[in-house]
Amino acid sequence: MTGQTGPQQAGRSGGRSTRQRRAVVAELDATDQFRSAQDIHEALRRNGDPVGLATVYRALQTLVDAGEVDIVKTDDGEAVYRQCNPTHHHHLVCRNCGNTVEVTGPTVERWTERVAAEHGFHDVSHTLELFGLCPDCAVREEPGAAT
Amino acid sequence: MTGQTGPQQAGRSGGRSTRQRRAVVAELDATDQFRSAQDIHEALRRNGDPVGLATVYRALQTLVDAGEVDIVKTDDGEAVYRQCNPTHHHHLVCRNCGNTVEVTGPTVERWTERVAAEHGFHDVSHTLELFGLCPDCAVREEPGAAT
DNA sequence: GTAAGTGCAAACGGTTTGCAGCCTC
DNA sequence: GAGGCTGCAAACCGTTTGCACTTAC
Repeated sequence: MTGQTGPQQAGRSGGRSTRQRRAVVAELDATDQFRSAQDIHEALRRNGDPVGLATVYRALQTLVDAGEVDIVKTDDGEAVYRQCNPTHHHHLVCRNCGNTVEVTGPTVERWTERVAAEHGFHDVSHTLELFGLCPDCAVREEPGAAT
Repeated sequence: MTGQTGPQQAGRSGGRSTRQRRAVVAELDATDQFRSAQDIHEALRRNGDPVGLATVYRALQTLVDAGEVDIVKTDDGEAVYRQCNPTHHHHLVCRNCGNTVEVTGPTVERWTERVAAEHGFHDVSHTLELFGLCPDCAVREEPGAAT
């Protein structure tokens, strides 16, 4: 052991506690925003903590699998990751600057359950994401806007 | 069948009225289900109405652009298309057999609008898809299920 | 010491694009 | 006749995988 953080918390992170794994977790921990694997990969390299792209993907996958990280597919087909929040919620994402607001929707949750039940569907999950222009970006778009 | 609907409705389909374009539209018209571009491409070839894959993608894109076709990205990152229904609605999709049920959610619509407004977001759109096991597939999965 | 983790690069799968020829208007 | 449309195949882009090496435990 070299003195890092200590190798005791390994069990929960869905795999061995390696420098790379920790780097990825740390990167996710550092922000509330959704990050793409490539984004994280680049940030890590810049941080002087280079980790292979494939390794980033594998670590992310492991974390998602372990339920520690949330994954959402953007409209571009890109996967973005974020430290998991224990409470189920959805996201209001600015399609211009990417700023994200967490929103919880008991209303929606109940609705989906009801609808699923009405149609006899079981084990139903749902994806719900809101995309729009945040206050800042909205004012910047307004002026020249038409239609 | 060569005397389909007639070549008069060209203007609305977002481009020139070619055999290929019509074939794609006809294929979409033939079903209520979501189809992938590749699926349509193959079906067309089997139908004796071969259309290039790229052409299928371009036609689909044009149709989506014209608001005649609905596009949804699956969890696999594949895009699936479907003739557009004038009324806004969401989908309850069986993750096993792909069977799709249309669901409308005034409740959800209102909720998204309210949430967006609360956060000052403008021009908000939302994606909401429900995935589960339809009644048929549910019974088939139940028996041996564990974990 | 052993098996999991890592890195590289090639493979992959869906989608897009360049370009020469065809066809609709 | 002109310009959009088509087809092929190669390019793309994000993601996954094979394999030999490294490293945590």
